[in-house]
Amino acid sequence: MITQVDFFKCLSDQTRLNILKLVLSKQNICVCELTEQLELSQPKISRHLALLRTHGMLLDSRQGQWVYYSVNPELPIWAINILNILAQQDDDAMKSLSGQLGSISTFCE
Amino acid sequence: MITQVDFFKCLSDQTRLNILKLVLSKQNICVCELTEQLELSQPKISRHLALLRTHGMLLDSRQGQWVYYSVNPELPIWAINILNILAQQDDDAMKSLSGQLGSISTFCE
DNA sequence: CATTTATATATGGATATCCGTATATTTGCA
DNA sequence: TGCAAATATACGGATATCCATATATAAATG
Repeated sequence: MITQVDFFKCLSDQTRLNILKLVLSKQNICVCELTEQLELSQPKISRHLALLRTHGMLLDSRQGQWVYYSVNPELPIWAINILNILAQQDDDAMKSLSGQLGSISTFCE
Repeated sequence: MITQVDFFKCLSDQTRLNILKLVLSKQNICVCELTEQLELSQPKISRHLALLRTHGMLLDSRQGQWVYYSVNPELPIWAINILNILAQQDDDAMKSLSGQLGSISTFCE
């Protein structure tokens, strides 16, 4: 069982936070898609994925040449709840952004 | 406004996590009480308090010789929500512990 | 003003974290 | 088998973090 301190250490790096948010939004995502979306080097992504995996945050499953990552559903409830807040927060940011763009385009008509 | 990464960095140290939980449970608490409860050196507590203060996590207010700390109510909602999960989680742990002790003492009668 | 109590900060060293680069491993396929 | 694509790991250096100790500051009090 991951400790709270280790859990927060996993979240306290921008790359890992971005990885987690992408995994949360896509449920299941392969390494190559993460490197593309985040525009980071493959070793950098892999190194952070390894850390998240060894701490029990993510599960990996190989399918042919690809390795897919997903959130470990056996994380403690408080951890799942915190991850959900992050996912939700990101959703809200998206909506707020598209809302702004919408009002701008309305304004320009 | 604190970034998510900086917020999680604040939480990713056992001493700061313990400080935050005490502040959450007592609403308002002075430095000397923190050093007593956590049994840590005064400079160590002060250093971590300074970090939490400069990141906007805690507010301080001096009353005579004492300085009291409290959670900054202007933290973003996602941050407040996460802190509440931590406070709640700690409450649950307390209840669960006293529950166990209760059953043990019943068993011993 | 001198002293005591509460709190904050500075300094230097030990350890941890992060990164780029190079290399290893695994799979699919000719 | 040999090669290419996807992924993982090893290595060395730069930077960040944490701590103990010493010292500074602020308020209360005699």
